[in-house]
Amino acid sequence: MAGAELVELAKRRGFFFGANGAYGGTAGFYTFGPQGAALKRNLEDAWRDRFTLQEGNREIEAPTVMPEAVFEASGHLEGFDDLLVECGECGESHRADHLVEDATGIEDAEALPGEEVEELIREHDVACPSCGSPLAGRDVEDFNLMFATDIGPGDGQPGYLRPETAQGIFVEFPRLKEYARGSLPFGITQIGPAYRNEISPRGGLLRLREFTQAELEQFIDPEADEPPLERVEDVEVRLYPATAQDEEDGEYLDTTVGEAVSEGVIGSPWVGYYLGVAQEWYERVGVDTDRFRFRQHLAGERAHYAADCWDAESEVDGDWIEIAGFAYRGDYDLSKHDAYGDDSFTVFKRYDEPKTVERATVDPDMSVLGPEFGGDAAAVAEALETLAGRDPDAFEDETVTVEVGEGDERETHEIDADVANFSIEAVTENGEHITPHVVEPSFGVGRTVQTLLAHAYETDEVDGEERTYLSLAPEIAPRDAAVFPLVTNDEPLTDLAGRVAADLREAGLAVAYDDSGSIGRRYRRQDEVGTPFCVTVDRDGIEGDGPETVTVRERDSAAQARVPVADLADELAALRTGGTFDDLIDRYGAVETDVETTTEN
RNA sequence: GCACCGUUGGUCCAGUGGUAGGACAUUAGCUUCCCAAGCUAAUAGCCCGGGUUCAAUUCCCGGACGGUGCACCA
Repeated sequence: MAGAELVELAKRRGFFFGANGAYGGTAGFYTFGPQGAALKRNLEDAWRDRFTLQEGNREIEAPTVMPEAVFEASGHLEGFDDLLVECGECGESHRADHLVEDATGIEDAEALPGEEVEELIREHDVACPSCGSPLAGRDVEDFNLMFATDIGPGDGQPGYLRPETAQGIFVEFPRLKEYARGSLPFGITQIGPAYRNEISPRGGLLRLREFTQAELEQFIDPEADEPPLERVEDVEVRLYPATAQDEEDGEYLDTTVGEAVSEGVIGSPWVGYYLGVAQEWYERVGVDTDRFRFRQHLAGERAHYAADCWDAESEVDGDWIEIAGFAYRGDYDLSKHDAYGDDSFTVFKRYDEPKTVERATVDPDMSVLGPEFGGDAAAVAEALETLAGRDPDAFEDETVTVEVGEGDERETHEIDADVANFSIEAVTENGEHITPHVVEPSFGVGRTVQTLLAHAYETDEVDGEERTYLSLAPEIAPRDAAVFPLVTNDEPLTDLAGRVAADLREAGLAVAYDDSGSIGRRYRRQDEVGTPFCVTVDRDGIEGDGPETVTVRERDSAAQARVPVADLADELAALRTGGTFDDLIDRYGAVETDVETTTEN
């Protein structure tokens, strides 16, 4: 349990803190300090490496402000809109639309305007579910979780800050499919901020009004495309299926991705594939697998379009928090934009062999229909065409009967079959337009940062003194290394230390230089921000005829190796990308120290 | 958004109707050849607005922010 201590450390050492403190602070907004910003960037780079580069996907960057029409199509305008009513007696807030639905049997009261819901509450004498007092006469407040703004001067055009990064990908699909040369499957990623005007932001980075998402939209042909499941079939995962959650003493299912998919625990192979990829990635960036699981959504919490949905959850401070979601979204998103937007959100799927199909067509003689039906002629022609597709037999008689117009205007007409020019043609079809399905792994970056810090937070004793350190993965740690002169009143040491730091920076490493206070203090400073390696320049390294050497200290064990200055940059780079410190000691030799670490827990 | 509690140097806390003190941290110097040592000095604070009062960091009201519970979390 390190909650309060971690928050204090995050503030003191520059990981993150509440934003706009000089103006009283703003709930739901956090600033990442120097350490936190570096950590977050490293995490995003690791995500980009795995989910964009390794998968052969492509990353885009769409605007954060989008026009209202986008969210009409996506459903956010309605779905993100809550109608709240507050009880005057006990002060409880309730979803007004839900209360009305329960009282009246109306479905989808959410879509009704606030005044109408107020009216319905009055008519049906809806009472507060908490205390039973009547709610009639109370204001129904309209609360939309999206931040609204105006695009352009004056009244402009209404726009919203995107509540998820995904829409930026879906909206641009017509062009993105061109870049994929019209072929499925392909994946588009995006890392960026999203905004939700949360009623009550809480818990540090856990529920913010501005937060960073890393999302992949994998577009597939549901009938043809299969994921490379063999790559992750042996990956071990801890699953928490819906059935287990329903049981009193439901247990985790420790299995492999391959098993879970073949046994149908995970419904979609694509979702299974990405759970496996994610599991490996989470281990790589330093999530404690004992405090990690994939939890299946219960039927009730699943969005209506999602056939199967799993969350990655991590345990932070005793609570399980959602850090990623994996949803099979079907064709929901693209179909909606196809219907609402101007462009085509389908791809052309070529058949293996062109198909020849017989198609009934008509070619009405408009020089007859025009004089006869006047303004209705076009409608009649269209009706004939529809009829030909539906019931070709109707054209076998001498006359054909069609209906045109709506409601009271509806009229029945009889037309000579000759005029319709009915025929059955053989048509060659090379393929069809299909709406791709979408598999969406969606990661919360801030929540992952919080998880990594919580899981990396350790205390032990070094030389009998208590120590706090962050056991961050070298790839993720804000800094790659720190460089110190062992003592500060020895000019050759400070000179070399300064030179070493400059060389390492030139080699592309993020390096801190520190010559303030005792050596132990400097080690502890770096331990607390998770710097994996500390380079110390000492007398032994510059005396004698051999090449200059320095000691490299590993954070968690406090063990040291003596490494030539000339090799240092390469060795540190290797350690960052998966090299082990034991290997370094094997090759260069350890430095004997009396320092001992204990690990509590 | 409601209820309760809280807000004092960078951090964690003490305290007061007459504007504040500690610890740690930080900075400078000395010391120091491997793990928050020591010595000297320095920097730095009462969340914001209104009210009561001769006087408010302190009391009262409101707000902001934070914690907890409820509600909310497509």
